Amino acid sequence: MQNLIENINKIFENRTRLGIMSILMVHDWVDFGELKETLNLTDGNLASHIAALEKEDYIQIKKAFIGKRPNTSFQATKAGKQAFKEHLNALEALIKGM
Amino acid sequence: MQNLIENINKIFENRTRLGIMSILMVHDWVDFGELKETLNLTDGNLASHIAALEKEDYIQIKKAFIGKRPNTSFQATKAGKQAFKEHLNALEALIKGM
DNA sequence: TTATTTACTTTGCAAGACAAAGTTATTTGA
DNA sequence: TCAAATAACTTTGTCTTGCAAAGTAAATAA
Repeated sequence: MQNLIENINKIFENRTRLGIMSILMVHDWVDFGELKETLNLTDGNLASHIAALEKEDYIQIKKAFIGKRPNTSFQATKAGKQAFKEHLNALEALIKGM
Repeated sequence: MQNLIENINKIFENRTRLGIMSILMVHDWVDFGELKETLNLTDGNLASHIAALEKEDYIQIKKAFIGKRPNTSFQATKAGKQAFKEHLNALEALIKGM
């Protein structure tokens, strides 16, 4: 193996994205409003982090209506869960292994 | 308690600083060259991360000579170790608690 | 019909990350 | 003795991030 810090996934360095993924690891189809509240983010900020995670295919997006109101919700993809687990392993290896 | 992601220490979000601190948690007086090699960093990059950690009083710096060559080495301060532990706790709480 | 809600997008800026090159002060080697 | 190397930076420049605030759109509720 090479350098331990290089195993850390750059996209998960950011604490907001870390928070989003932590939630999506254990809950499916969490919606925009809930993430926003839980993580205490502005709309724009959340939207941009969501876009970054989707670009990597780490999350998938479902748009629907609840009653008559639009509702956007998110789920981690298989690849996202995998990448996140690997990130956590990399973190652990870094912390314990030096 | 408030928002779980706000307990994450911004200074430790960066993987290089995370790497530096991980090393300094378990080894005292690691020198510039060794950190640079281990983490595979350029001089300037390492210097700037070191400066950021020192500014927070998370590490302290010792300048000496080994033989006739100058040698700069680093140690985590008590405050640095404390802050790092709290960061790890915050990470754990985030990952397990959502 | 005006206000509200949801979920964005756009704008603009400040901060961060990093490589590469330059600097200083020694020191070792030819 | 003079050129090259070493250690540890600092400076410069650029590209990327992060984020708030404001603007937008489409629908509904008052």
